[in-house]
Amino acid sequence: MPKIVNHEMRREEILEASWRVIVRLGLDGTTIRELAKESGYSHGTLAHYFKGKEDVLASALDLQHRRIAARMRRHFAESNGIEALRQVILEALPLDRQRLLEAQIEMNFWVRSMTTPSLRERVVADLSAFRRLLTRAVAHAREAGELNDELSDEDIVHEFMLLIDGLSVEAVLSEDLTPPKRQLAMLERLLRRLADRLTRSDISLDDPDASRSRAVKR
Amino acid sequence: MPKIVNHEMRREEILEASWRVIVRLGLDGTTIRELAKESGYSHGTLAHYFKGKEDVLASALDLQHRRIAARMRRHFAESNGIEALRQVILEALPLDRQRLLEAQIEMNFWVRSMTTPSLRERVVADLSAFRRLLTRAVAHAREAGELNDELSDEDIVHEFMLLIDGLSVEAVLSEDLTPPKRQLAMLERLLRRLADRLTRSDISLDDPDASRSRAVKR
Amino acid sequence: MPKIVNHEMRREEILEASWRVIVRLGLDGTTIRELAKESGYSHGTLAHYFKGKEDVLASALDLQHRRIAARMRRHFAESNGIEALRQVILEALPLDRQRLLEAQIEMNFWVRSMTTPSLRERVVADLSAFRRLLTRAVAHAREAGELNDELSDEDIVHEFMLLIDGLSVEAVLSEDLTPPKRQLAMLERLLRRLADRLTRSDISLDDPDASRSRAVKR
Amino acid sequence: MPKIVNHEMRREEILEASWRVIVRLGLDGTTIRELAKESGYSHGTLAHYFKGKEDVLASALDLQHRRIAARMRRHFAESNGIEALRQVILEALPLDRQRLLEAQIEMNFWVRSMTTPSLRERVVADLSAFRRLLTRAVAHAREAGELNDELSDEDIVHEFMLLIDGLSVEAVLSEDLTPPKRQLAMLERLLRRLADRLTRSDISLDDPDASRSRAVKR
DNA sequence: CATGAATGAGTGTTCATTCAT
DNA sequence: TATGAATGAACACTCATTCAT
Repeated sequence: MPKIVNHEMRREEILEASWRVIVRLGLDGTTIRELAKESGYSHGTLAHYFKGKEDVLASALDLQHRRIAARMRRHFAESNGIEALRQVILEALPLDRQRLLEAQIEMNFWVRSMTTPSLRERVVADLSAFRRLLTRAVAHAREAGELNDELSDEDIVHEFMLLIDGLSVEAVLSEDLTPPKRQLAMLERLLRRLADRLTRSDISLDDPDASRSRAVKR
Repeated sequence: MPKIVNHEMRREEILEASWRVIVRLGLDGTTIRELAKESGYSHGTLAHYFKGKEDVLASALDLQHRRIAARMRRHFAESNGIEALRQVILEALPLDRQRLLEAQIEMNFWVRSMTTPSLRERVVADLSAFRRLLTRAVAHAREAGELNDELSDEDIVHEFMLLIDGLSVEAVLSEDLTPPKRQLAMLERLLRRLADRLTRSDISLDDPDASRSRAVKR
Repeated sequence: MPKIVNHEMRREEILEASWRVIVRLGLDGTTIRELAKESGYSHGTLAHYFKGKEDVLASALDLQHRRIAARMRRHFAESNGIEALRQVILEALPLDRQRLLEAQIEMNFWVRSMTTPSLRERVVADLSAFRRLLTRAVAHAREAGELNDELSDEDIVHEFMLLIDGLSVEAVLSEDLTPPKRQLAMLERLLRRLADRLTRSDISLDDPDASRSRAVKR
Repeated sequence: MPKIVNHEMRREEILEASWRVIVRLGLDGTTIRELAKESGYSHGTLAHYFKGKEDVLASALDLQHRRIAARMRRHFAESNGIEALRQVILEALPLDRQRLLEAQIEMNFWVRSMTTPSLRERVVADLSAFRRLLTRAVAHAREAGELNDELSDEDIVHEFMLLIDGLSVEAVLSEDLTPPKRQLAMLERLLRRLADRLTRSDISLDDPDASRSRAVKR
């Protein structure tokens, strides 16, 4: 039983190392030997924990998605309405080192998924899951009366997706293109547009500083 | 006299073949031998026209950017104001097979540019050029009095970039996610927002069908 | 008829260019394309003058040997006895740029001849020819009474061969190892040893400056 | 525990195989695949022990020099004066299969060092080391009063170098040119010249048979 | 479990050669 | 005659994977 825990811990340790390698060398530059070096294990040892290179990479993506989803669910549990929505989006924007790294890894897999059907399935499935979560967050905000009627829930989700994907692409291409502050401003602009012309009840929009403080200088 | 070939034409022929290979196999799955097979020449022949693999790939990106820029410049010459702006954006959206292919290629290079400094330079430079062109288009529309004051020119350009990059990502991940019709609708919604509350003179927004007709079924 | 002359001139022009390439890049680094570049002709043109790469190289060695032999024969015609002998040896020592270059080329072919039987035949044959010429020079000096009886003619030839080959090796390994002055001193020491305890008649040994003057600073 | 191999032994095993390949095919004909075949390992395995082809070749030269130096140092420890000097020279002459092979390898590297600066450095450095060893041997013989005053120590070293390099060249060009017996005779003649007109004490010159017996028929 | 030795397929590249113009 | 386009073999090297210890 403790061995199982150890086994899983070892796997995650290796997968976190693989994130660093993927960002540094790219998905194709990522070799078993480099993974071994970065994780501190011999390349033969990796074979004990993963079926092969593809298994490592797929697991690395999977772990990343589970980690991000966990963060988002935590916000879901701690916040409500449009604030929960904001927190979820914030987790998906490349606002600091960690989230930029996630965007870089994500994009690596997006590209690889173009030519790897099995990976494509997983990527599309995880994307759908994220959209469902986003849809749920929007629905909650809608139910709380914090969204105006300009856009449908589906359109709102789509606007968020474009914001996230667009800003991720920009951050990956050049970190200086859209700094965290501007990312936050764009998110707030979008949120304001969705909540515009609502009654006073929409307090969260008047004081977004708490959330902004999460943005760490990189 | 030796056999006379149009060196530049041959190069473009090979580069167009390389586009197909890149989309089919990915940038890393693209081998010299596959390029040779697709272009119909032996792999040794490619050495006559390119310094090496990297040269082929960089040239393939370059040709794509020059082709797209030419299309955009043509619209710039034929249209005015917000209509020119619309046409430019339309060229950048993955609305048909060709433009989807371009988006796929583009994204392959975005990812590779993360780990290849020389490529990064080129990608960022070309991206800047596109933003400048977009900025010019926005300025023209502004001068024509076709844009309202809700957003600054810079913000408008950014909104377009997010639309383009976001829709490109979605199209690459799954063609069915956001079909051409929906892409067009989202573009028109954005254009309407930018031109909203303007006087009647803004005729181009009342009849966007001409442009929509460009969207080819894929 | 004039075409024949032109043909032969063209060949020699190319072969002289090949000498430079061989020294610069080594016999294996010498490519047809480099030969074409150095000679100023296209690589396709070389095929008109030579059967292939091996033919160019073999011809380059042949031309060098014919050129050196011609120089030696000229000295043979102009000098007598031990002075002729001295002049022949001087032609074979790496005393200036040109003769160093010859030594470098020679050594390249020596090594290649180890593994190329056809080349080995030629190299050994030319070496034999040189030894015969040297033997004749020694015989003449002997007949002129300018050599003592310490060593047989054959031994004398061998001593000269060791001097030439040894100094050639040293010059090729490091130009500074045995500068021209020292080479000349060693030759004169050897000559003095061969002529030692002879009567006054051996005038040439008293005034070797004329020959030394041929040594050009490199 | 993985299969345990003596890394250094394996390296030497491969390097010894590389000697054979170099002599058989020449330094440029020596391919990784041929090295693999000759050593009995796959070409991929060589990568475990060497960085690349150049590393194999440089190491092959290095091992040869270390082996030869070890043999010479052994003679140095076991003999004195002119006899030690003789033994050192004997190790450097192409008197049997092994030492001929060494001369062939050496000459291959001499030629390659012309165009490979890093190799040139090594070759010149090792040559200097050999000259220093020779100089020490001469000095010892001088101190033992076994050398006459005709030549300075430096000149004596140079004479030996010419003998070694000259005979090596001849042996490489054609094995029959100067058979072992003649090589020995030439060495003894040189030694006699250096020790001539000395008192009776110079016994080693009276009985050189012991050393001659080392010459193995090839 | 853990190691690293061993393998061979596949890569980009170079090159001598052939051949149509 | 002169050119350079075209070819495919051979090269060094990298790598994921297997397996004996």
